Amino acid sequence: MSKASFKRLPGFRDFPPEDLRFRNHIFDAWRRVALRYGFQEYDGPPLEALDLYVEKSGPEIVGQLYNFRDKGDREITLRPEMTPSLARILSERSRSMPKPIRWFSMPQLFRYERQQRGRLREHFQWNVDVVGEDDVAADAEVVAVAIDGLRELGLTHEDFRARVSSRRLLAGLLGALGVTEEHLAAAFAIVDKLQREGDKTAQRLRDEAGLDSEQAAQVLELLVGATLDELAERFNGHEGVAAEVARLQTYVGYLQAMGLGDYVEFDLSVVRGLAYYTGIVFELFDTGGELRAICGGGRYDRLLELVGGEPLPAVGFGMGDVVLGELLKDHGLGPGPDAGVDYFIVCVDAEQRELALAIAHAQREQRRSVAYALREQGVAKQFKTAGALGAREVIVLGPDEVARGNAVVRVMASGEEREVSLEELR
RNA sequence: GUGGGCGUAGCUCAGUCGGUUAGAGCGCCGGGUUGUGGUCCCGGAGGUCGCCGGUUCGAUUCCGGUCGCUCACCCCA
Repeated sequence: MSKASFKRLPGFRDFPPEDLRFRNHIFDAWRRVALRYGFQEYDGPPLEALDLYVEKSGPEIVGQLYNFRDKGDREITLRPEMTPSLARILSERSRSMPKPIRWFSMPQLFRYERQQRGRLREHFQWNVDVVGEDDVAADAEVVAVAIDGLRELGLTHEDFRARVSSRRLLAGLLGALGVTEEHLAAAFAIVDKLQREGDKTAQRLRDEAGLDSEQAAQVLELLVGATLDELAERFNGHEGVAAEVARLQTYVGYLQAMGLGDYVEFDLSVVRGLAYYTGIVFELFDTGGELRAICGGGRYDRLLELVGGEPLPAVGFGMGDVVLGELLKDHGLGPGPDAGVDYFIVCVDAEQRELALAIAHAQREQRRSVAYALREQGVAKQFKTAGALGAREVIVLGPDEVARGNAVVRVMASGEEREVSLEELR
């Protein structure tokens, strides 16, 4: 093992066949669901200009980029997320496109970070976005896609939920409870950490967000317990808050109408780290609480304009294959057994080789999968190989039956054999 | 970037209280005579015990460093 002078880079994965099958199982489900919702697939380059991320995604992302200077003296980076690329691509062509734009992608993304559970330096992320529609139905549509992506893979509301909130609502509530404009960003960051450091939240709200003890207690109370109905009642005089509460109620109502109500929970502490979110945000998480978020997304109405495009409202999500893969494995959900080849051709001795090749190719022309030993081997050995390849049937070419113009066909599962005319096989 | 744990065959691991030929299971390869697999039986290949250095008569075993893996923190897709 020490001789392995060429090792995989840390945080990167190889995909030998069994792993690639698992990955494709996920990809296939993602693609089926997106197409089912009428989304079109797109892609972009894995390298982008560093500037695309520096001010658009928030400064926190930049320290973790896989970036370098190329031979043309350009500052570039492996893409850490897809949304800025989407915004860039659309900035060049959205004006001539019918709205709303419904696009999805499954890019490989990169970040320079130390790896840990559920987090590598590379992953594949399903991105689904609706651009050019500010109606809350677009928000509901997008989260429904995410939920159905997981359902398609066999997960149910026993296994995961969507936690939904709204940045606009949170900003309104914090404002109403005494957080000033200048403290808003700090307050967001504190709320974002509620799950992990709930005991410190009140203290931090006082120290870093300029609240007194009573205000901090009120904020905390809302964060942990408030339902949408309670907020609607308590803040019905606050036009900003009331409007956004109503919007969320409509959103939840739409998801209930789709039959996905069981999957949705209102949770004001969901903020999302990325700076560009503006409205409703959501996360999908496992009910066991074992893993980090499976998926995150939300509304980002300013991003396209920031990247220099047409000012268009947008909403979307990203779902990575790493955390999801762990969840699926924990639940024993996977692609099922490999299909194997249709036929394996056994030659009893070397005289049948050319006949075997003729039959093999004729069958392949008919879209059947066929394999055979690439060198002369005993019949027992050839059958072992056929078994290992999962062959459905074995075609045995021996001198006796070939002399009669036939071949023996053995059904591997049952062991049943019959003689078939060579003419039928080619 | 910080801290903890780990590092023995392809994989999962045992073992050596420091001593001279390092083991198991699975996997892989081969065989079980004359044309039939999955089970079974037999055999074989494969490890400088992660790497470098130190202590020692002697280290895979102790110590240090380093690299890698892993978990957590930071942060977050």
